[in-house]
Amino acid sequence: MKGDVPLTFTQQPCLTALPPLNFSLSAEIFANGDKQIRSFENDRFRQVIRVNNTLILVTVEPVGTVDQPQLSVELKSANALPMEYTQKAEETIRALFNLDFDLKPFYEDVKSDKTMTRITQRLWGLKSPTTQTVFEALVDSIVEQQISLRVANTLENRLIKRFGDSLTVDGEVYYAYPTPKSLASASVEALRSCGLSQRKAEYIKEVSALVAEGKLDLEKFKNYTDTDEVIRQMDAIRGIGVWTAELTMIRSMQKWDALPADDLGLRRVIAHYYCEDEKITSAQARKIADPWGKWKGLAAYYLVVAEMLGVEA
DNA sequence: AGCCAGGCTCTCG
DNA sequence: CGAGAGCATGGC
Repeated sequence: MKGDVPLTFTQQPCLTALPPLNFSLSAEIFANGDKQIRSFENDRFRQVIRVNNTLILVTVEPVGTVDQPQLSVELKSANALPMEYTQKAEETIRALFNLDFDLKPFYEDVKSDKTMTRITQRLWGLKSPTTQTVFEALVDSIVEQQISLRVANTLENRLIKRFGDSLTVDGEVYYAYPTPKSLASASVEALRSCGLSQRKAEYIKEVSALVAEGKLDLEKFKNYTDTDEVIRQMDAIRGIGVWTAELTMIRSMQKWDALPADDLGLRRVIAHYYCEDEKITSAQARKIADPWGKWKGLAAYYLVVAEMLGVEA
C-alpha cells in the first residue's frame, strides 16, 4: 500500500512572537475542534492553510515561554515548497495567532476596570486568533446567526468537508476552508443539505459569488481605519447585518473597537462577570464595556475565554 | 416533547 | 414603515 501514499514534503521553520504570548492558552479555543479541520491536541495546533492556491498542513507547537515565546512550526505539503511559499506560510501563521500584536497597551488601558484587570492577569498572554481570510469569518458568522454555536459548528464542519479542498498527509485527510469560488458554484440545494436554511444558503452563495467575481473585496476592509464604514458597507450586503459585520471584523481584521452588544451570548458572559448573572440589556452591556475603550472586542473575547475555562474574577 | 439558540429578511397591516 | 412571522438543526 505504500505506493499509494503520496509523498509529503516537510519544512520546519521556527517563529518568534512579541511577548507576552501564552500559545497553549491562545490555542485552547480549538481544543475540541475537528481533527480534519482545525485542532489543538497534546499542545499541538493543526490546520490546513492555503498559500498561492497550494494547501499546506501546518502544525504549531510552543517551545519558548510566555515572556520569550517561540513556536516550532512544521509545514507539510504535496510538493516541495519554494522559499517564497514558506515565507508566506510563516506570515500567515503570524497572522493566525497575532504574533506581532502587542497586548500590553490593552492591559494598560483597561486598568480602571478591576474585574477586567483580574481577568487579564489570569489570562496573561492570551491572544485572539484570526481567520486566514475575511471571507471565512464572514461565512461562519452568517452560519451562526440566530442558532446556537454548537449547532452552527456542526453545520460549518459539514460545509468545510463538502466544499473545501483536501490534503492527505500520512494517510489522514485534512480540509481547507472552502474558497469563494467553490461556495459560489455550489447549488443552494447542496448548501441546504449541510443543514443551512434556504435563506442562509442564498446569502452564502450570493456573497461568495460577489467575492469570486471580484465585485466585493473583503480583504481591503482590513486597511480601513473607520470601522463604522466597514460595518456600513457590509451591512448593505444581503444577509449581513450589524451583528454579522462586527463579529466578522473581530474574528478576521484585528479590529477590536467593535462590540456586538446585541449578542445574546456576549451579554450573558458580561452579566456573569459584572452583574451576578442577572440578565442585562444591550444598553447595559455597552455601558459596562465603555471603560474598555478601543479594546471592547478583545476584552469581550477575554471574558468569553475566561468563562469557557471556568476562570473567576 | 417542545422550545430555544451569539439574526436577518420579507411580508403584512 | 414598524412589528412580527419564518427559518433549520440539535441540545436540553
